[in-house]
Amino acid sequence: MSLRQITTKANANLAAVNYHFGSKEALMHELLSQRLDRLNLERLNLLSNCEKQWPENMDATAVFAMLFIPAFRISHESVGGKSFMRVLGRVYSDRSPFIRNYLQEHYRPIFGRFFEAFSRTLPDLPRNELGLRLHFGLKALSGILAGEDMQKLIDDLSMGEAINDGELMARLISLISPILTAPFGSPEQIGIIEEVLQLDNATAEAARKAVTEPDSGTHTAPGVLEWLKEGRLAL
Amino acid sequence: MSLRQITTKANANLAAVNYHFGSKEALMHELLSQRLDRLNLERLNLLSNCEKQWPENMDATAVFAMLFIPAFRISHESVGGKSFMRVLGRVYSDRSPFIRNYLQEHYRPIFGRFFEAFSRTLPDLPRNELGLRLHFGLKALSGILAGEDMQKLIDDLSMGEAINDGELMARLISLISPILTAPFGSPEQIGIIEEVLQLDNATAEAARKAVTEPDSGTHTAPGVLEWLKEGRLAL
DNA sequence: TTAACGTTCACACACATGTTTGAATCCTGG
DNA sequence: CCAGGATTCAAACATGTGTGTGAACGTTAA
Repeated sequence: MSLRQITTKANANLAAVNYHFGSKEALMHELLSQRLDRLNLERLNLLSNCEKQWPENMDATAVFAMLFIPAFRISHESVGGKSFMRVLGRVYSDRSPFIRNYLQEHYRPIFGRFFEAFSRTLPDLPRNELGLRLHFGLKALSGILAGEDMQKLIDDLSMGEAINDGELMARLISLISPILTAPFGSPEQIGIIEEVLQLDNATAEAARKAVTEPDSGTHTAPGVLEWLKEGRLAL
Repeated sequence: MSLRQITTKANANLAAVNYHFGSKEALMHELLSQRLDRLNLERLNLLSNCEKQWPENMDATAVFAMLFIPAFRISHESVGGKSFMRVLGRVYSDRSPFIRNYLQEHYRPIFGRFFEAFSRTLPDLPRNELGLRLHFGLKALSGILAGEDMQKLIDDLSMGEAINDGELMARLISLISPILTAPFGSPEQIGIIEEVLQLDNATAEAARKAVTEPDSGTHTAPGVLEWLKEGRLAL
């Protein structure tokens, strides 16, 4: 979107942007910082307070909630709240180095703090495994946040029923938290594999172990490797 | 990236693009169709064959494998395989209506077929719930695919160990399939919630039900709603 | 050989972008 | 009231974009 489009929409003069902000990039910096700094500060405060009050009993869903709650609050601000969330989604998936660097700089500290928080709630998950899963989950989150039709997303999440903000957020968390917490295969999958492939006892035991002990060695989706070995699927 | 950059890099003349393809967009259409049509055709064939041979015994990880295997094959083609996957990642997260429409048109049929396949492997999951989860999962997938450093991603997925393609794909599937298959909360979470919040029996039972019966009513992350009610978190 | 056609190439066109300029206007402190 | 700085505004500038043009070139079939 060009400055001409923006200034026309805003009934402002084109040159005013460069006069007051210096450049288009500086304008965007200002636009983002105005709300993002507040957002991340609230996130850090919320996390610190919760860690102080209930240091022992946090799970991953709660940490996600501490990421989302300040965002919900800002999205409900009367002036520009909703549109800012749209901007944020747009920004999260932008490729320009200018935006990339800005986000990285402004998110590095909060990312570190929340990474540690997640790590504490999932002590058995290796840290690089956690990093990978977080990367995955947050990409998914920003992906749907960047979706053009936010209202449709909310409708999908509410599944047709009336839904309040708490439930909406819980739905969102229920979608994203399995990425962190799920073991590497479900018991049902193992059952199917055993039945279909008539696994020998040792193999079945290994698969079951991968399900029940998510921190044991390299984790792969059960089933797929077996199917490859059996020749049902081929690379 | 401008046509001038492209043609310079390719040692081709600028006007040749418009002469041979008609426009920049037509050039990109050609570039994408050349490999994408083949990719999706292989996917459909693979799915059809597997459905015919083992109609009863497919799980979601297997269906994901049928999406990934043809992509792996193409990414291993000697000329431009790897770079095409980079292009694909770039394209998946592009916002221009031209790219959007192209992808939507070229993916509609295969998306429908695979949606039905997933739906058969998860018969208890409501179809709109499945649509939401698929949307979420595929966004995550395209998000990491679009990541600039593919090699780093592979290193992360292999967790330092030597890894073959089958295991790499299985790792990828193990990351994405919980989004479809995971119930809305893990047993450990329920345990924590019960312990921390001293849930009454009815509430604990409801939470346990939400975990063990993922098709029952509206699903929300346990814990968060409780924390909200208890005032530990506030919107 | 030559006429015809497909292709290449340098150049120009029309347009959109962010930024700068310089005059006009507004506002405020003395 | 009014001088001087802050602000607004229209116009121009420099640059980069996709596309069009017409001449030059190469190949091929009569």
